[in-house]
Amino acid sequence: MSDLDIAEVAQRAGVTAATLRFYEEKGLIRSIGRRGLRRVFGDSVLERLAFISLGRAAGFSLAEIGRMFSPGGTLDIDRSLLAERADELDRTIRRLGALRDGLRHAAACPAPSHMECPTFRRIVRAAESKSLERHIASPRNKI
Amino acid sequence: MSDLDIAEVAQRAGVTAATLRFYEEKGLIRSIGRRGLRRVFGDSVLERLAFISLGRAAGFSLAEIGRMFSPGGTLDIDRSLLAERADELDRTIRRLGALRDGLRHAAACPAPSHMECPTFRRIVRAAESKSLERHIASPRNKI
DNA sequence: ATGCAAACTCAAGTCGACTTGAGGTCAAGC
DNA sequence: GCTTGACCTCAAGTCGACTTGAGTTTGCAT
Repeated sequence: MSDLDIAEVAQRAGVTAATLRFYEEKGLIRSIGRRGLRRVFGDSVLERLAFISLGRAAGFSLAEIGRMFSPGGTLDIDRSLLAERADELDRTIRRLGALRDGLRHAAACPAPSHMECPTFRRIVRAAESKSLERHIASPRNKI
Repeated sequence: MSDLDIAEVAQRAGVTAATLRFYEEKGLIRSIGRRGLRRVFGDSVLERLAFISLGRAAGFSLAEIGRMFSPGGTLDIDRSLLAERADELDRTIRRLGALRDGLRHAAACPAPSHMECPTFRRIVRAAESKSLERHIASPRNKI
């Protein structure tokens, strides 16, 4: 198991040293020791950081990701949570797909102003109706 | 053209009155006048708000959306910007699709710990893209 | 042995998009 | 005419995820 200093971890994981300290403080990663006052990391931290990055991309907050590690430090994600997040992602994907089509249409549309294009207005209106739905749903939950 | 008071606009657009004042201050919407000191809105503000919501969902910031309106107030989006954003969205969609599949696999995977599953590890390693950030499924950004 | 880039700690700042609070005004119903 | 509640303004607070700054310490190359 090779020892890594913070700069090397930072460089290989694509984050700054400050971010690593921040993550450690939050309990997301751990250093295996110190050399003087300097942190020493094991290379498994890289996999862990990759996982954190993936989790963030999937829409989990750092707090949620933190909860995915059991006290021992091994990964232990609730499978139903994963399935739930996959479904959520799926809905997001579909919405973004419609949006992309709308943008593409608007980009090619010959109407002098976008609001004069019936297709564009339809897309805008469709977004509007969905926003009503969301307002009924739970208000507070961020990434 | 019916006159709307702030409460009605808020209710119909699914935002709070405070948000409407905030948007007005930022130049994203305008009231057509005042009745006493109270704002009066024309109903076209609803379409504009729907557009703003759509834009947010597509990953635009309020500042970017603001720039899409010409000084006169009409919508005037740079078409190449739209096409560019559509392409960006497309890349995001593909990446999120892979992520969703990964999550789905992990949810069904029989390995005792996810890190012991080769498929999961492959997904984790594959996650390196940075441009994903913009369209992450932040419920705040959702339509 | 010495110089210094790189670490360290802890506090505070930043950014976006709002929300909340304090204190004041006013149109409408009783 | 009076109360009340919806509005108003302006300032400050919040939230997440970092970043930045200030002041201090030290491992390592020369």
